[in-house]
Amino acid sequence: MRVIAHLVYSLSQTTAMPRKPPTKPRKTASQERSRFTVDALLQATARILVKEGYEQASTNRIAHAAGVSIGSLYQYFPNKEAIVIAIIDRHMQEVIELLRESLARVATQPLDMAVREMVTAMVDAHRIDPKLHRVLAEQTPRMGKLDNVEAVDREVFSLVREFLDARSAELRIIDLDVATFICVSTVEALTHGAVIRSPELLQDKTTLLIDEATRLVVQYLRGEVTATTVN
Amino acid sequence: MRVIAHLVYSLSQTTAMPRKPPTKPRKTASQERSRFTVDALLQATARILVKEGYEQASTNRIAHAAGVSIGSLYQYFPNKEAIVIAIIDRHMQEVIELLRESLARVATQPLDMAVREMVTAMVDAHRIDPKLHRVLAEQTPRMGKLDNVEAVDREVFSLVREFLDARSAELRIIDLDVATFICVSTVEALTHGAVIRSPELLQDKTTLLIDEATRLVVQYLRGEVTATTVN
Amino acid sequence: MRVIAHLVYSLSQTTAMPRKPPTKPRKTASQERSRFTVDALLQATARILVKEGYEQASTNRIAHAAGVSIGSLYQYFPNKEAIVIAIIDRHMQEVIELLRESLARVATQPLDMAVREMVTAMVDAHRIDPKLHRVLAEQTPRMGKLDNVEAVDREVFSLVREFLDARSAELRIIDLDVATFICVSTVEALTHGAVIRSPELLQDKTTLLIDEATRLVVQYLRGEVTATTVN
Amino acid sequence: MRVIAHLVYSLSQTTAMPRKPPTKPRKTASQERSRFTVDALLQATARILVKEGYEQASTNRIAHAAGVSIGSLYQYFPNKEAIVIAIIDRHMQEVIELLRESLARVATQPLDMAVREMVTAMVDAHRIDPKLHRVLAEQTPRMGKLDNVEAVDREVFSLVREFLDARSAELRIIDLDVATFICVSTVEALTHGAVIRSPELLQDKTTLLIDEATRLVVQYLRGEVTATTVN
DNA sequence: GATGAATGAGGATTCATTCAT
DNA sequence: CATGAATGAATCCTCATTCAT
Repeated sequence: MRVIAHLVYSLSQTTAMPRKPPTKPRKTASQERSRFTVDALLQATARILVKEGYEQASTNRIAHAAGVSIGSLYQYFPNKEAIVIAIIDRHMQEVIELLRESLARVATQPLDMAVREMVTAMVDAHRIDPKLHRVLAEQTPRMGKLDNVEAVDREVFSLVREFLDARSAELRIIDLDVATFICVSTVEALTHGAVIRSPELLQDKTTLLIDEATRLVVQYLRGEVTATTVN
Repeated sequence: MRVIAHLVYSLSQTTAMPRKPPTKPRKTASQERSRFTVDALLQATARILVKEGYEQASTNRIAHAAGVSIGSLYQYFPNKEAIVIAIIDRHMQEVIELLRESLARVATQPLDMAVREMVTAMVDAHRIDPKLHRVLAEQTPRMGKLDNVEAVDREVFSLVREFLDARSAELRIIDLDVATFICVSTVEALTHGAVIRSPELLQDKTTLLIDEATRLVVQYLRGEVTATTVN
Repeated sequence: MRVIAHLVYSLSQTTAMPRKPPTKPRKTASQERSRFTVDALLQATARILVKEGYEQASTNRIAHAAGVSIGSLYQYFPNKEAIVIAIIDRHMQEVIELLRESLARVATQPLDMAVREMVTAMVDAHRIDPKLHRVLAEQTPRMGKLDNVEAVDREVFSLVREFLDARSAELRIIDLDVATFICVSTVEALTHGAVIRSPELLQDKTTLLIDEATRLVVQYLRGEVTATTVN
Repeated sequence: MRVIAHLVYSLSQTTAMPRKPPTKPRKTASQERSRFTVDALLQATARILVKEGYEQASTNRIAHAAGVSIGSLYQYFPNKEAIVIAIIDRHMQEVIELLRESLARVATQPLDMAVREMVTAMVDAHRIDPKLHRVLAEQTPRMGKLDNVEAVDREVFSLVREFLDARSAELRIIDLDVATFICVSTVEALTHGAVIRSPELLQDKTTLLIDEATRLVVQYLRGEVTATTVN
């Protein structure tokens, strides 16, 4: 559900961006030591990103914080961007896992219960590491097409789309693509917004937020009565 | 309506940010020539931002593109950030103008008409200069608290909040702050999202988008029938 | 008495310095307004020099502080250095005045009284505006040959030299040039040093300082008894 | 013996100075290559300082003259000032070494021999690299408190002070602090002045200068006969 | 593989000075 | 004469990246 990308979609096509160098990690870090080094680098990067912001995260600083030489950093990542992308990927992995489970769990439940569950899952997803999430969300739009991010977005979209499809009987809706877009965007905006201006909403009023978001979506999808009034 | 800021709110408090130098324009360009120079700089910046992205917008490049010496740039802006802020401010000015008018026009209309009008205004606001809008939206979170942006956000919030207040009789809602937050976030997310992945949605299906967004909000606010089902 | 220059003497010959542009004020500021403008500029410069240091004293800042346009500044001074030189000259004028009087007053007095008087004059000279004095003293060596400063130095030298000449009967000394050099350097060093690390010495122990400096010089000049022991 | 600082003492407290960035070398150049680079930088700096003056010593110029990239310069020095400070430190090291030896050698000798020895040491100290010495002396006051310089000054002061203490029986003096101040200042001024206006005094008349300076100090310290006359 | 010294293009910014109005 | 907008060479410094050891 947009989860992170938010703004990223057609970005790289529109904004002219110079040739991007490759961004896949160089080696698969199969060996013991390698894996350790890569982990240290990723953790250090995340730490700096969260505590000091993107501007402070220079490759030298990262290598130093990871207790690794700058040379080693470039052994495993072709350039700076690749590190951040690796972190984004990692974060997205956790997020998508969480959402998949939720969607699966919900397949057979009644609409309102199902929506509520999904909204809750979104909130949880944003709670995994809110600070990191924010920094990444800020950075994401600036790094061109991110396959992984788009993939997650697409997967979320089609999971929800399938879900709605299976229940089209219950729904007032005609254009399922638009409906999916609206649901996903809406829930993402609310949960993301909530994370951004922590703690008030996410801590105290979480339940209220979930209630309202659920009502918003469910009523929109059913849309019985008031349907005549609108338009 | 978040309009641009999206992520910006409590950002600067959480992420450790070193002392910010001042970002107010240096002179207010009273004379003829000055005004011209400043305009050239702002236009050049916008142009570069849109066509090449933020990273490419170095002060030297901007000055050059504006046909102005680098010295002149610094005569009017204390640092690079100040230029971008000036552009954001300018853009926000246009946006808020548009929204204010719309909100005023709508005060006496029935709820659904009013909401539709506001949604339309939001879409128009995002259409003023979509490409610039996107670049600015990407940059905004990274520049600390922007008084102007926050001011606009706050104004939008309270305008909507007042609007809802005046019609609380028609609404199912209890917590008007939460309702306002949800309406604003939602509409912003949809229109922003639509702008971002132009042209499909904003060109062809604009009406559909507006219809659906309006329905989403109106049903949420009224919330009669299905209210019992949800929760 | 070195007064300010201290280090400046053969400087410009040894250290290669690029061509110096002229440094005389451009016009004699005969008219009413001119004089006023020049004064404002000099005062502003002195003020900034004292309160903010040399680095902060940019021409624009000076003009602004003087309430004068930058253009006007260049109407009266051909370049930045000329302003500082003007200030040095002005300061030197006050200093040399003071010293001349003192030397004149002293011509007929007995050696020890005379020396004491001269030392006192030196202390007074350094007290005219100690803070400005220090900044100027720091800057002086970096500005090439300063005619005025050298002139003052030379005048002090010859005044003292004459003084000693007139009393050579009383003195043990052979090489009067060396003796003059030693007296002038010594007294200058002590008073200058005292000014630099005000207030302790110049405020509280002024008398002590004067006593000791006087004794130092007088004994050196007379040099009766111990003469045999030394060498 | 002030050696270099001359004006530096309470400087930074009085003149308003903005926050100073750190000036300690960044790495301690452990490896072979590093050491070489640092040396090249220091030598190049000294060379430029001597031949072209401080203003010409830009970091780029220094790096270029050292046959090193500008990046390497900043690998070892956090900013321009740090390089100059490193050179000052290095110079001070040589100076203090020389003075320490001399003072040690002299402990048991008769006063006049001892003073002469110390004066000679001072002259030698100023002869180590007179041109560099002068440039550094000019620059020193403008760089805020320099720990190393102050340390040397303080050490010289206390060495002399101890020396006088040990011989207080021979001396007329009461306040040893003042006496130390006077001796150090005086000898420093004479030797420094001599260096500044090389060659005449330091080359030809060195012996004469030493003789006279010695006499000046010794008579001041003993001060028997004429004591009654003065004051 | 690991290290870290070296690189240098490029960026932000300043400031003395000029000159059209 | 005064103004202040404009200039741009020059400065300090950063940081992603390479490569010899």
